[in-house]
Amino acid sequence: MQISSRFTIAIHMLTCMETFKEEYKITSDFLASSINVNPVIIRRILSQLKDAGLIEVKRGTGGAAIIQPPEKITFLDVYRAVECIEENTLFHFHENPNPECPVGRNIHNILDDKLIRVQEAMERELKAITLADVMDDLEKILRGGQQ
Amino acid sequence: MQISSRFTIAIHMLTCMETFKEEYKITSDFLASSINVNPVIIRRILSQLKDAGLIEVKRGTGGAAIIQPPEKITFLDVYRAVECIEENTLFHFHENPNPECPVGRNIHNILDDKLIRVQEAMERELKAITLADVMDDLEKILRGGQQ
DNA sequence: GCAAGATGTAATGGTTGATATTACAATGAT
DNA sequence: ATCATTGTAATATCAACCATTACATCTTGC
Repeated sequence: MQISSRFTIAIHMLTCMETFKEEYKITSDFLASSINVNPVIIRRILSQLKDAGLIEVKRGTGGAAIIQPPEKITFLDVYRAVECIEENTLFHFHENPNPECPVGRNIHNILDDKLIRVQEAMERELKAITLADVMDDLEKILRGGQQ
Repeated sequence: MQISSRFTIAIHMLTCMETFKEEYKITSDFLASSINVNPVIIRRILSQLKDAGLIEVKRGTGGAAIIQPPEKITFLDVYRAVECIEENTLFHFHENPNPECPVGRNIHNILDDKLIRVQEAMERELKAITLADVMDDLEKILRGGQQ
């Protein structure tokens, strides 16, 4: 199973918010047209990013904006905001190993710390990448006139 | 989304194969009863582990056995054997960003290398854990008489 | 006030992948 | 030949993702 596209959509959204904050009002329709998904999907992710304290969204008048410096918004923040993983565990464990088998009754204990190590390695790397890194790359491309 | 339980099931299977290789014939029914899932699920995973060159399975007479030393079977080997991730990418990207938007037409390029870094961090850790580590822990527990 | 433009959210449906289960042909040892 | 077993197809259930429609709610501007 893959990590859902909500994550890359959320990064895309934040990048748009930062890029166009001076030029446009950032509505869910605006974001939806850059990302090419339904505006309701966008609004749900906006809610999750808001709940995580990364952005604010104005009701009535409309418009979303980032309320953290881009250097402080890590991929891990975004991942945790939108990926509703059960009890925060990356790996799905088979539920009912046989307690009458020496392997069955111990496998969970034995694997738990190892799987957590793997998950932490992944989260450490997610934490090392920020929205500012994305903005830097984007500006390089745009200034370079490549695209 | 979580990584499917096929992975932990596969580790459980290999651990059983190694643990009981002298005492029992390792059939899909035998494994299914330790793991508590349907034998057909087990057989499909046996096939995947066989295709990956980690085990052999005897037809007719029945019985599965590991054909690599446990120190050489890494969690990454098992992960790759059973997790049929599309094009080997952990993250699912939204497919059709708007090419007329400066962000939309560049986001894929910008994110690709960053997401690969995350995936590689995870795979590096998976590679550092072997079936021998699991066996060591299991033997410690069983010899210690704790369980 | 109230119209206009947004957001928040519920309800519904299609699609995909995971897992369970039944069934049965093919295999190989005895 | 029998029998236990594997390999695999077919089918069903279930959960999660994503799309979409609909509408109540909110704010601003007139």
